[in-house]
Amino acid sequence: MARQKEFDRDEVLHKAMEVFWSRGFEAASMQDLVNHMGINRQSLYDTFGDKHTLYLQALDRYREVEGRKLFEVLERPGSVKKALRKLFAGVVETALGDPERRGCFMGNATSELAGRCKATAARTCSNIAATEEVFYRALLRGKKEGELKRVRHPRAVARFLYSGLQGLILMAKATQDRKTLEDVVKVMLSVVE
Amino acid sequence: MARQKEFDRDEVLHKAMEVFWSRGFEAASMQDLVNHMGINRQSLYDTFGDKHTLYLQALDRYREVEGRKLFEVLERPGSVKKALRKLFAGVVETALGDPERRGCFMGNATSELAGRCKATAARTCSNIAATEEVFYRALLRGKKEGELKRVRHPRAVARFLYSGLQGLILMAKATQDRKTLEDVVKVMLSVVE
DNA sequence: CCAATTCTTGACTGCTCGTTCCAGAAAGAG
DNA sequence: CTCTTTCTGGAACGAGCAGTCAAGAATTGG
Repeated sequence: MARQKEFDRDEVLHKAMEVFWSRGFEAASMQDLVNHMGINRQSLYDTFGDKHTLYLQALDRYREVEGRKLFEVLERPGSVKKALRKLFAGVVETALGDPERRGCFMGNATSELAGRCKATAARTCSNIAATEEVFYRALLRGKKEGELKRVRHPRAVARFLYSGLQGLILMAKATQDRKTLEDVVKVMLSVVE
Repeated sequence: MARQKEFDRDEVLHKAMEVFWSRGFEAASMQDLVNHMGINRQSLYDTFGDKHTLYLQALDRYREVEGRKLFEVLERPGSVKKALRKLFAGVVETALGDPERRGCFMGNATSELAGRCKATAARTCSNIAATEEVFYRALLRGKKEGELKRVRHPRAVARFLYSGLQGLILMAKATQDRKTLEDVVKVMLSVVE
C-alpha cells in the first residue's frame, strides 16, 4: 500500500462548489479552482477528473446540501404555511445578505448550461422533480391537517412554488430592493393562504 | 467624404444578440460573433468596440425588441386576464419550441453577469422596473374596467408577475414537460382570477 | 482626376485556457 | 531498509482567447 490522501475529498469538493457557484462554469478557471480548493493541480485532476466532471460533482453536492435544508424546513411538524413563509423570508434575507449575489447554483446551472449540456439538464430536471416532491408532500400534509383548504391542486402548486422560488432568486440578483422582493413573496404565498 | 458602411448596423447587432442570447457572454467567442454577424473582425471592433461593450448593446437591443412585444400584448384594449393568459401561454409555446432553449436573454444576463458586472446589473434592474410598470398599468386598467376586483395590491402583483415569468422561463430550460409548465402558469394566473 | 476615408483581408500579437508530463518528496507495507 | 504507490510542485503543452496592425481595395466628394 501507499500514501493516503492528505485532504478531505468532501471538503475540497465543497470549495470547488463555492467557486462554480460564484462564477459559473465558463468564468471559473482551473487556476481559480486550484487556488480556492487548496490542493495541487495534479491531485485535482487525479481526484475529480476534468473541469466539466468536477462541475457536475459540485452541482451534485450543492443539490445534496440545499436539498436537505429544504427538506428540514418543510418536513418539520407544525404549520406548513409558517414553514413556507419562513422558507421564502429566509431566501430573501440570504439574497440581500450576499454581496456576491450568487443566487442558486442549481438555477445558475440551469440558466448557463441546461440548454446545451445533457448532463446538466438531467441534473437540473431531476432536481426540479425532487424539490417539487418536497413541496408536494408539505402541501398534502397541510391539507390533511386542515390548514390549506384552498389548495385544490397541490401538484400544480408545488410546481408553481419551485418556479416562484427560482424567479425570486433570479430577481434578487438584479435588484436589492427589499420591498420588491417581499412583494413578490407576499403575492406568491397568497395562493396557499 | 468617404466610403459608407456596407452593412446595416441594426441587422448585425441583431445577429450579435442572437449569439449572446444562445451562448451567454463567456461562452460566446469573438470568432463565433465574427462568423454569425457576417462582417469583418475589424469592422466589428470599429463599430461596436470590445466584446463587453457589444454585449451590452446586444442586451439593450433585446430589451427594446422584447419590451415592445410585451407592451403590445398588454396595452391592447380588451380583457387583461385574456392578455395575461395569452402572454404566458405564448411563453410556454416559445420555450417548448426552441431546441436551443435560449430562455430570456435578460434573465440569462441577470443570472450570468448581474452579480459581478455593474453595467449589466443596471440594465437588468431597470428592465425589471420597466416590465413591472407594463404589468402594473395593465392591472390598473383591469381593475378600472372591473375585471380584476380581487387584485388588491397591483404593484406587488406586477412584481410577482415578473418574477413568475422569469421562473417559468428558467424552469423551461430544465424540463420540456408541457404539463409541468402549464401547471405553473395555471397557479400563477390564479392570483388575478 | 485626385485625395480622403473606410472598407476588407489575413496575419499576428500576448495571454490565458484546460490539461499533461515529469521528477522528487512522502508515507504505508513487508 | 526497501519497494511501491501517491502526493506535490512546477514546468510545459497546444489550442483558443480578445484584441491589434498593416496594407491594399473600394468608394465617396471635390
